[in-house]
Amino acid sequence: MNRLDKAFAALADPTRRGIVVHLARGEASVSDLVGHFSLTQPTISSHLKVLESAGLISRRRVAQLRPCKLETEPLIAVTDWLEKIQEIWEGNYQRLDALLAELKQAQKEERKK
Amino acid sequence: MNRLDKAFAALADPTRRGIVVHLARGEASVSDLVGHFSLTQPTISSHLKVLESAGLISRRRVAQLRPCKLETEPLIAVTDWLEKIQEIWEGNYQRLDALLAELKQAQKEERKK
DNA sequence: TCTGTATATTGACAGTTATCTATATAGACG
DNA sequence: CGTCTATATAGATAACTGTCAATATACAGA
Repeated sequence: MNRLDKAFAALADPTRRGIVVHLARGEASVSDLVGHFSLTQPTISSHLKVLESAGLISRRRVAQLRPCKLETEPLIAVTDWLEKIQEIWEGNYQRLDALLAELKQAQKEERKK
Repeated sequence: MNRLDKAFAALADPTRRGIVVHLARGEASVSDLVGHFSLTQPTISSHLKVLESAGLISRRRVAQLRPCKLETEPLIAVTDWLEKIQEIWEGNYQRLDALLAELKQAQKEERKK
């Protein structure tokens, strides 16, 4: 699995997107997060593992706490990919527009005869 | 699976992202696509099914051909979600900036004494 | 050192996924 | 009608996923 694969896959789960939303507001410990999703602690821990392996979060260690922090780099990579698609798509439209302009011109020429 | 789940999951596979890139340039038939990925036709068809069920493509019927067309609505939904995260994240920084400004101010006051 | 709290790991289970081969369907054309 | 081409469907298999209960680890504080 490459970087984009992992990022998209990590974001495909609603619980994990919820965690991301949460962490966008600032660091949170595992038990903070457990409190927000009616899932068990091991389940949340496993989601965090997925997010971490996708580079979407990092973890510090503070006593027994493991504060999780959002890392934006993979989010930027995903955004960039989406932008690329949009650019290709729009380039495509531009070509279509050019084609339509040509057709209109051709019609004008036709009418002159 | 809700809309975002499906969109992210559909984009988590490199072959499917490849198909999306391809279709961003314009419609293509199933066999066109098969030619570009060293996978069998049934495999490509199954990826197309996933993309279609995520709303990322639509299909017409032209004789035996089934031209596939990119639909941008789910891509926009994904982009919007990412923007939302970025906004929350930036709001967070703004709060942090405000906090730092407060601290600096407090230090100044301290020095005056 | 014992106890409590925070988190990770393990093992199980049911469901999903990506892929293939083989086969079916649907339309075009002679 | 028979044949070719394009696509879909079915069935198999191996790998992966989300979830849980049970247990282990790691640290803090008395």
